[in-house]
Amino acid sequence: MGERTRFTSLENNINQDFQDAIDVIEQHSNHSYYAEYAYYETLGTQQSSLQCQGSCCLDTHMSDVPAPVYDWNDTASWPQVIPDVSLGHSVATESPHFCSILPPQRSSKGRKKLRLYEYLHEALNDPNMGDSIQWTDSGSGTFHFISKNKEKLAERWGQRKGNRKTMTYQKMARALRNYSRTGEIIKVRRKLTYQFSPDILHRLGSTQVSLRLPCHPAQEDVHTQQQNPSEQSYCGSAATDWHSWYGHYPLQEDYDLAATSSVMVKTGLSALQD
DNA sequence: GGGCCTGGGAATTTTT
DNA sequence: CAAAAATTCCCAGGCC
Repeated sequence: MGERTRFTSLENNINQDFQDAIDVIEQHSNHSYYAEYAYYETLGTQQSSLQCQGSCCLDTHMSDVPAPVYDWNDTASWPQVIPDVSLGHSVATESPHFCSILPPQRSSKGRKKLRLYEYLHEALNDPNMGDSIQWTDSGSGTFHFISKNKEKLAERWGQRKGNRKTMTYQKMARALRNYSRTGEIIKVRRKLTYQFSPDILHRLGSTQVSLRLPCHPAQEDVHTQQQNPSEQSYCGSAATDWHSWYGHYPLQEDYDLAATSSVMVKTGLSALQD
């Protein structure tokens, strides 16, 4: 225990130092976002997406670099310090020691920990994770786990969080269910399928949404265009079923609306508080 | 019947 | 240190 405690405080000290450095940087720049990204870039967490994030994240495509675009202002703050999953190996070459020293989730000075939905969103945009989790319909924010590898994803989530015990899909799904109370993620009436609230989707970076659905905000499109090329065997084989479950779920849109509005109310409130 | 999902209360841990 | 929030544990129910 003593060792663990000592290690933790060491982590905090290091973070503290970095945070102080960031603060200084931010004072010299109007672009606090950029400063943060510069910081993370230094850590070797992201590919060369820096310039994109800093200046033109809204109109850049997600072609090769699926770097998640977070709203650092509010929810997310700790990006992917551990690049094991989302990034190749090349990343850590610059400064691998940072990766090993820095905690996966420790925060300091008002930085929130990586949240599950942030991680999932990140995974969804990571081609390497395609065997574990995929967009069912990125436009509406629905996604599903791949039954075969869902435990692997959960495990990685647990590792990322630095949990003592290994995370399981069951536990992760429980956490996911809790999101439905707040409307951040709702369960969709289909095996292993969940849906981000539009608000969260937007916050996490709506690149995909705006790209995929440039001019079809109407929910009806979901019903007619569910066949997403990224869907694999599971959904492909159940294409008709997919249709029918939407049919059997007449409240889907109400559900969405309810979830959305509750989130919007909360968002508005927190915005006011800010 | 058994495995896989899902739901939710309770407990625990982390953050504020 | 306490309250609140987030996460994890655990068990029960449903479905295929």
